[in-house]
Amino acid sequence: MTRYSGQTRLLVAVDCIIFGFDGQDLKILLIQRGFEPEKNKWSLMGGFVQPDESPDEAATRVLKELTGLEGVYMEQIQAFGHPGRDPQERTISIAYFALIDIHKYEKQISDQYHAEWFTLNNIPPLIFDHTDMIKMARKKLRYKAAIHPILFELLPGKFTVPQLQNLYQGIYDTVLDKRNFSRKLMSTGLLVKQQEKDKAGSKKGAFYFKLDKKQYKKKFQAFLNFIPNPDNLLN
Amino acid sequence: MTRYSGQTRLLVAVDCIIFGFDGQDLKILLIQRGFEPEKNKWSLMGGFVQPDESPDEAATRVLKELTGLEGVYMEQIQAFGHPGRDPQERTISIAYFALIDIHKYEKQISDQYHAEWFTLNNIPPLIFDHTDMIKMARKKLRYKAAIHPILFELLPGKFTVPQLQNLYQGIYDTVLDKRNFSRKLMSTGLLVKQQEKDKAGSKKGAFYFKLDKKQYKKKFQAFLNFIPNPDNLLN
DNA sequence: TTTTTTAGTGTTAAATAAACACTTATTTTT
DNA sequence: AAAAATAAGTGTTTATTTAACACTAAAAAA
Repeated sequence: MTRYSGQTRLLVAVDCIIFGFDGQDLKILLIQRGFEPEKNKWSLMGGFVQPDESPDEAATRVLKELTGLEGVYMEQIQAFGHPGRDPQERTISIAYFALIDIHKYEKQISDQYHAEWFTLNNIPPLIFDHTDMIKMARKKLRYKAAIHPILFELLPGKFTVPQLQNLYQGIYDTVLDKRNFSRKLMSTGLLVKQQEKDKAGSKKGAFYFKLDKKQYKKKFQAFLNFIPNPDNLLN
Repeated sequence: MTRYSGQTRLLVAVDCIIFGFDGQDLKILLIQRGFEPEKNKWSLMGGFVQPDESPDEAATRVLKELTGLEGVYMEQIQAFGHPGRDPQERTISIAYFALIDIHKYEKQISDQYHAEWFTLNNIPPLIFDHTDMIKMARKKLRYKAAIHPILFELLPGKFTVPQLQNLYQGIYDTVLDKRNFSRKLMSTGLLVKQQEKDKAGSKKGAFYFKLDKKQYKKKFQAFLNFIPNPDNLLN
């Protein structure tokens, strides 16, 4: 079969915005680029889409390369394709965000990528349009998390309500009333209270909860409205 | 400057899902493909991203080519990139949806593309993964329109409340209470009542309204909740 | 003039959201 | 051993929003 004639072929890459939450702050995993151009500058983890893989598969592969993790929640954000965004060669990059349990993150033995976590208000200057990508990722995350119970993907198997509240507060850069937050949360029926307490976070200790996986799957598409007046807070 | 070595370059295309509303039904503009492969089959309007243009620009260009329209509301949906989605040659396609005022649609003189409007439950078999693209476009449109006053982009300068209600009902495949709908709509402050009536749609005639452009810009980001219980209706 | 058709409008009840402060458990300090 | 410090946990009231509901008005057609 003949190919389309007279058309230019372009490099196609994926870049991953990897979010993690340490119980206190929302963070992004960045790497120090090991090759030219812009060697040693900070950037998102990325890679080129290979002939035999879809962009989704490329993003999954790239995430695994850096973190060792599989089966992670990922979502395509959008394609970034300004000519000149990569000065070396025209490249279309498809951005993805991933939500990982930061505790499961395995520092790859080789430490080949020199990766580090950065809190959102501490992002260093990045190569190309990666800063824009992060901005879009945050926007999309806010948008989605205001409506769907997506942020549980960032938490470990067991977590406390105050931790979860911290997470929401961090993402929306706001302060929530803990009584209303807790009530709304419990009313979703997504959480199962554990006997055990987390004693690290406070003197009194806070009860652990686990996600009810079944309910989670069932209610994932429901409009949950965790965030009061989201229109003030989005963007 | 050297190029990235050892990587495969791919074709990158854009495809446009062009929505229009005739006052009764939501429709999509499709073309009969004029070249191989799949010549004469129905498809979305698309084109390859050129070396000097961004995907957004390519989509804008492609839309203009087909409809003659500029300054149209467009939004990127996502990139589709399964290897094999185009059997002729590996192509990554970035899908966009556009909302146009169907009355402004100018049949291009050449009629080079053999375009036709199809109602959503009447879409013919399409080439490649274009059916999936339309599915995603509808999903994204439903999602966005449940929250933002985006559907005005589909309407002409003046329109009636019953027309608008038809539009919402069509998109969400549901029936709305006209008292509640009308009240909610008016409370947005987005509409300006005209003296004139549309006499075409009914015996009594319905008053025309126009969009208050200033308010529209201001409130575009607000969470409006036009649709009761959106969680039942999305997807 | 009667019938038909669709536009237009108000009220009430139920559900949800928002605002608000004290008690409890535990550790640390004195 | 008692007191102080810290963060967790919990209930009520009011305001706002949403949902359900049915009749009148205008114009054309019969």
